[in-house]
Amino acid sequence: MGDLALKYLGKETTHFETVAGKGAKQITFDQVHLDVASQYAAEDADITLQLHKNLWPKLEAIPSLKQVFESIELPLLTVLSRIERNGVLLDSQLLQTQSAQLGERLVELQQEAFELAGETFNLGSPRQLQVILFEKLGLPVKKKTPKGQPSTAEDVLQELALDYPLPKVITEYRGLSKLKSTYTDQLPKQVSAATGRVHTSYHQAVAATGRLSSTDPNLQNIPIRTEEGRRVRKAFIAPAGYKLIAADYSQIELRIMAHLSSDAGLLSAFSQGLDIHKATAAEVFGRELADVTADQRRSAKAINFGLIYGMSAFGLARQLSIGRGDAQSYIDMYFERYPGVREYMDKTRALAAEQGFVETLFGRRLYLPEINTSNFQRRQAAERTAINAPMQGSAADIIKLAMIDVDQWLQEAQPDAMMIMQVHDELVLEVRDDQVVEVARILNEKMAGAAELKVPLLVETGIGQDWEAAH
DNA sequence: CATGTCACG
DNA sequence: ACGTACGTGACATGA
Repeated sequence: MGDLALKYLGKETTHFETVAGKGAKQITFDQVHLDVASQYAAEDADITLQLHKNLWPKLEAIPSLKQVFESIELPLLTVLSRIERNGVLLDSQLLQTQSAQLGERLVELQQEAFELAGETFNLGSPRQLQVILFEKLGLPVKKKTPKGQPSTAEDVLQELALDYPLPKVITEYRGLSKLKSTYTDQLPKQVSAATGRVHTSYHQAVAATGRLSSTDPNLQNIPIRTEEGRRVRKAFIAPAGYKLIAADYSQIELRIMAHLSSDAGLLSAFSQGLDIHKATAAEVFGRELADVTADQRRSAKAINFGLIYGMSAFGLARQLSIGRGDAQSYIDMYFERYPGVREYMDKTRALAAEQGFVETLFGRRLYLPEINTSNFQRRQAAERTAINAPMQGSAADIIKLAMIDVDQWLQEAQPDAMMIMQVHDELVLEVRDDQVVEVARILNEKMAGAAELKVPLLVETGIGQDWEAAH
């Protein structure tokens, strides 16, 4: 509100810190003296009304944005509020056990690292690690940080691990240390004393593409990619007599790309229900579907992700550890086989340059002030955003519509079932045992039916006692 | 508070 | 010739 007041009303407003202090000495609002508190609260109401009078005409003047606001964001607000209030049940005991196990393993790894380094140091300090790796041990510098220091990031350590023992130990230490500090140690502390559950906050106006974000705690980045990480998910549980249902959109952004580009090959692949990465590999590498190798599929998957991100040959080359020329020929072959996609990409860049913004399927806009800048690097970044935002943002629109529909149905027909999480392309519900089958069926149906695309929207639904099992 | 790193889709 | 894939949030360190 303060930022908006300055921008649109030219008014400085009282900051919360001014009335409550900040840091450790900050008091809660109920301790603020009544006359100060009432002035502050009244200013909030006053400025909010002034902002409304200023902003509403601006929004209303653009019918598609008014539509997004009224048919998506506003109805979503009560849904999010309910999800936040519902919270999710955590097996704190399990996380505590995992913390202890991780702690033991971390001590072992630290000892190994000290022996390989020939001295003790703080493994959590990139600065100290730089000194050990690149000065004391003289390992080659593969990459620099933005500030010009030798990087010790994951991909660098992975490369160094081929020739030296210490980087592998560091990598394992980092991974486990992250799990312990961010998840197994922290999550139990976030359990509400009042409800015994964890209540996140979802934000509707943070991500530029229209996605939600989640804070305090962030429940949208719970580990899943490694075995140790997946153990954390087992701590997200349903109470006795209940189950968790997890429903994911399958390849939603690529399906949206097929829809927006109307590319014949892509539409056909999705309509036939093909494994899309395999189908892409068959086209790009000129093989029959049955003859596609695992490595070809992996490359095709990287190409598909790259397309969504507005890739360059350089980026794809790095992702696949291949030469830039080879990456370029993969891309050339892709566009030869899927010409509709190339046309769509070109058209999107041109439209972004002409309008200064791009839109999602439902007319949500993302403005790109740097799309016509003469700075090559910034302009290219804006072009990648122009490519990515309609796909990421349309997916966000679709799941939001699904959430509104699912919530309305739950309120009317299944008052004992609760939506408890959203993770960009996934919804998680907590449902009584005897209602699980029915709710899973309708949930799947409503998510799949949230938008009419030129390809089917496939939803994969799982049921389990915990979040990991539901996947 | 900036920085580097790493968790997710 | 530029330097590189999109969008987030949280943690530990160290100044």
